[in-house]
Amino acid sequence: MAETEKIADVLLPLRLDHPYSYRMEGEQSLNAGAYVRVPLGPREETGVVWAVREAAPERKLRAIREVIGLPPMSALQRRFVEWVAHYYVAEKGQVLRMCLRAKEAFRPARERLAWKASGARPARMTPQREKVLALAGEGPALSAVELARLAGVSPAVVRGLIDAGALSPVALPKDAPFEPPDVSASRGKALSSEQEAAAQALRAAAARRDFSVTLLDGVTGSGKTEVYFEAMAAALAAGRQVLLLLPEIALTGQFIRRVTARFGAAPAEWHSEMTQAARARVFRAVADGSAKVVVAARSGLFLPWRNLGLIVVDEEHEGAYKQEGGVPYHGRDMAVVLGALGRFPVVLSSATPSLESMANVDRGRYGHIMLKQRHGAARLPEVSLIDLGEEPPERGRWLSAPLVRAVTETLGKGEQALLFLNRRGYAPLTLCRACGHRLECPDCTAWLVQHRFRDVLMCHHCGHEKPLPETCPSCGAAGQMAAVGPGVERLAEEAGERWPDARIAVLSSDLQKGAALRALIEAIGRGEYDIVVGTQLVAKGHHFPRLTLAGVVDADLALETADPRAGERTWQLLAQVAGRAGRASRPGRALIQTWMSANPLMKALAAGDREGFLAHEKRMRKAAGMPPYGQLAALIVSGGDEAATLAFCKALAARRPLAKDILVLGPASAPIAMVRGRRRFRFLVKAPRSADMQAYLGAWLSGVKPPGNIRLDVDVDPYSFL
DNA sequence: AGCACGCCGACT
DNA sequence: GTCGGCGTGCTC
Repeated sequence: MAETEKIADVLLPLRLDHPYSYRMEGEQSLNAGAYVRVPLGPREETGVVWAVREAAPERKLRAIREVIGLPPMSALQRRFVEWVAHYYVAEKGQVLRMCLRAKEAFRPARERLAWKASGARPARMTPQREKVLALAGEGPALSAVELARLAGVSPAVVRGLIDAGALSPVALPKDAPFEPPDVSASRGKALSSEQEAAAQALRAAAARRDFSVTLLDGVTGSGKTEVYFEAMAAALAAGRQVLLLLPEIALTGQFIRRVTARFGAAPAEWHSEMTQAARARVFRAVADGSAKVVVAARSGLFLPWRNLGLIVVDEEHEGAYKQEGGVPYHGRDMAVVLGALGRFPVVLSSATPSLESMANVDRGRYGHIMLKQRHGAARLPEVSLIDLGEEPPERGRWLSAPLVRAVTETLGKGEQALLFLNRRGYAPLTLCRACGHRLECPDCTAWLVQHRFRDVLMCHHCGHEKPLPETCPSCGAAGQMAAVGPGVERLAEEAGERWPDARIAVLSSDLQKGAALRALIEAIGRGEYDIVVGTQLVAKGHHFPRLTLAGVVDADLALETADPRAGERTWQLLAQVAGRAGRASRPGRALIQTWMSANPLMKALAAGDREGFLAHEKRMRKAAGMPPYGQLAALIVSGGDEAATLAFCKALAARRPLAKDILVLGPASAPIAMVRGRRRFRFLVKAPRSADMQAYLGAWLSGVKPPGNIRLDVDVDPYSFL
């Protein structure tokens, strides 16, 4: 009889699709889901046990080093990992990696020590030691680092006092716990009857404890947030955890305060700017179920939920939910998948719902709740078009006469104006007036964007930077380099010239980040600026009560791409920007500069005809078989050597399986033909909704290994068409 | 993802 | 002659 041994198949957070097998030592009792440390080559990795089995040893297996003392990964989360990997044609290990982002959580929580004066006086006394002992004698115990910092002395002084026995240790709790939320209805704001009816429907869905998706669809300022807060309260009252997804968590101080006010306790936050220690704290609290409300970026879907009972996806139409790079998953879509697997409701909220969600409403798969009234006295802004053909700005200027007049009027009333231009930097192009030479990125097919505030030329695709040359690098002419076209910085310059007394804020992701950005947004909210010049950052749900005019400087920008969603994106962006105006009691208006005032999209926008726009867009997409009425996947092939890359593309094209209703377009040169010195080609796979895209891609790509440094990236449901 | 091993430029 | 650049490949 063959000897058998206990084997654990462990999935590792690497580009591997299958678990590796490890030997379980006799005393190890562990089940699927356990987090373990295993040897891997010369190092150690954290992985998750995917299966446990008993078998004859096929070869000499290495042993599991350690079982980590955390609640095991749930069967739900493991199924979710497999589902995401299958759908996006990615390795399971890559998806698992997204579940293990809180490195520190897998180490035993570090003992944190604080220090109190012990009463013992050190043999030798110094002024520095006096200060530290005074601090340590009063108030709460502080860590050695904090003591040193507050006393204004070096940590060595504290160390010396500890060694001398003048300070005694106090153990601090390993993780500060999250306050439980207060779900009583009385904490919520008074709801209008329309809001109350919507809240009732969502509460009912939350109480059913079954999968459902509801699209909460209401104009900006209609109070969607208060409505879904009530759904959250219902899920929390039933003892379950709630995940609130936001597209851009890092700049939401205002929003977190609203959540805190409603539930009487700060929610746990989860996003990429957090420190490892903060991540570990949230990870552990989500895993043990003590964190009840988590406000998160899309990656919050991969937290180790113990008892998740509701996901709310705010601003569900936002493109930022689509991850680019790594496993390119869509946060909104995967929220729906997690709800379906875990049998709980999902709420999608937006003022400008995605066509994907609207199509699911039409199919009867999603519920649809509309909020039509703006809250309180606020009215929707009046939107009008400015035809740039009829009202051209002066040479070297970008604001037309009607927009200038409107800004002047707004400032005269002591109100705020927004000038929106979705383009960072000073000018998108710099060229030589003498010879026409354009400054391009050496490694990408792209112009170098001039940034004046930071005084550099910059490639927005690879980050390449260099100083602005005095002389033309091509013909040597001096002082002939000219900035062409506007970016927000140049627009701010024009605004400064036109309104010299106005306080102007420039809001752009490359100028401020994190805390500085949040501070600026709040200062704008308090009315400390008169004119806000901003990129799409400003469109994202901030509340600026004094803002009554939204001016869109170039509405046509987003339409000029090959993206099948360009029209929809433009609609959403412009509607969101327009919605910034007049959110409090003062009426707002939006002025939209365009060269295409006859375009159906622009006309619908001016007429406030959302249904007309959606109907038009749906017809176009249906006719073209584009999402959401068809499926798309993109294959991006890139390599350092153009000929070799193209040869690989040809070989790939030759081996694609024939399927009657699946169309493969390409290989074509990608719109940005070169990025970081790598030549890029792309295939587009187009299939009807009924087709099995994953099976097709699997049949095509299984066993394909790109040679040399060529890379093949698969993007299912692409949102970027660069 | 690490961290090795493996082939071509500037140095003691 | 070697040191070391990082490009490719493996890890149960």
